[in-house]
Amino acid sequence: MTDDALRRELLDIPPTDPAVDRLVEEIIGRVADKWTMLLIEILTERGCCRFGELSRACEGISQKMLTQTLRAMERDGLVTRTVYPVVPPKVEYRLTDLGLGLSKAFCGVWIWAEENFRRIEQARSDYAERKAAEGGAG
Amino acid sequence: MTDDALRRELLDIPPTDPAVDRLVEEIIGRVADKWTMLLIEILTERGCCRFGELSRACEGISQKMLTQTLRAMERDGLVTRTVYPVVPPKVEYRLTDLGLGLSKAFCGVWIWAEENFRRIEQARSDYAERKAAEGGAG
DNA sequence: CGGAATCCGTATTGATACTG
DNA sequence: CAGTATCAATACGGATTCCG
Repeated sequence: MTDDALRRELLDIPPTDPAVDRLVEEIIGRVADKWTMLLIEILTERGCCRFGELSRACEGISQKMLTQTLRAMERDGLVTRTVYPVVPPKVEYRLTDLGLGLSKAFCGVWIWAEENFRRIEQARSDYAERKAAEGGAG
Repeated sequence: MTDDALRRELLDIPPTDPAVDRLVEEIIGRVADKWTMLLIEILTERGCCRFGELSRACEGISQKMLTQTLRAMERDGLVTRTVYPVVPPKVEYRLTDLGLGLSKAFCGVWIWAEENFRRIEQARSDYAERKAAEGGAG
């Protein structure tokens, strides 16, 4: 039995349907994204953020990508977007329950990265060294 | 206390260092990728795959992206690449312990997607409807 | 002033043909 | 079979512009 099948049995997930598989992969493709993960992390920590705050917290993101990513997240039901009709304008973003669930799921990936980044750095230098040796000798 | 701080305390993760944060984010940026996740899922299920097998299993990926993604994964120590000097050529890819750990971490995201894809579809149609209403009335 | 849409140069990605 | 080379398409990021 594959790990996947075992997991399905343990968790009582209904057997896989090809159409559902495609849909799940499409969703994975959408949320498995650097900026999405980063925004979810920030929103999880702060609870509620204005656009400018996200822009500052999500270092390196352009205004365009921030807007684009937030729109996609809103569309997928991961965040709510609340506009306050005040001057100056104020828009707040907050994770929905769905987004919070994804945040919990992502949490494991963050922990993995925090625990293993040294091993990855080591792997990278090993790889570079190996390639250099091959280039010189092979 | 933020969720993040609480998580750190519960899991005994050392306090965050800005330089480490950047590194962790860089790693997240690299592994939080559609193809990387898909390849890890496939390799977890099958244990060991040839290039062509991955190419067929990872539907929609181009040869170029497959090569590129596998190289990055090899470089980061997530997979091993074994070349058999036979004709026709045979190259096998397999997850390392590090890659298996990441697979476990990703598992939560897959389960989340499998459990919630209907809610996301619903959110998408709600969003479309809402936008259509705004366009017509607003 | 805060937030979103547009234009345009650059970097990544994808489809195809070709090689060992 | 397992890649590499090449060129077209697309996505990205920055500056600018527009809106309230």
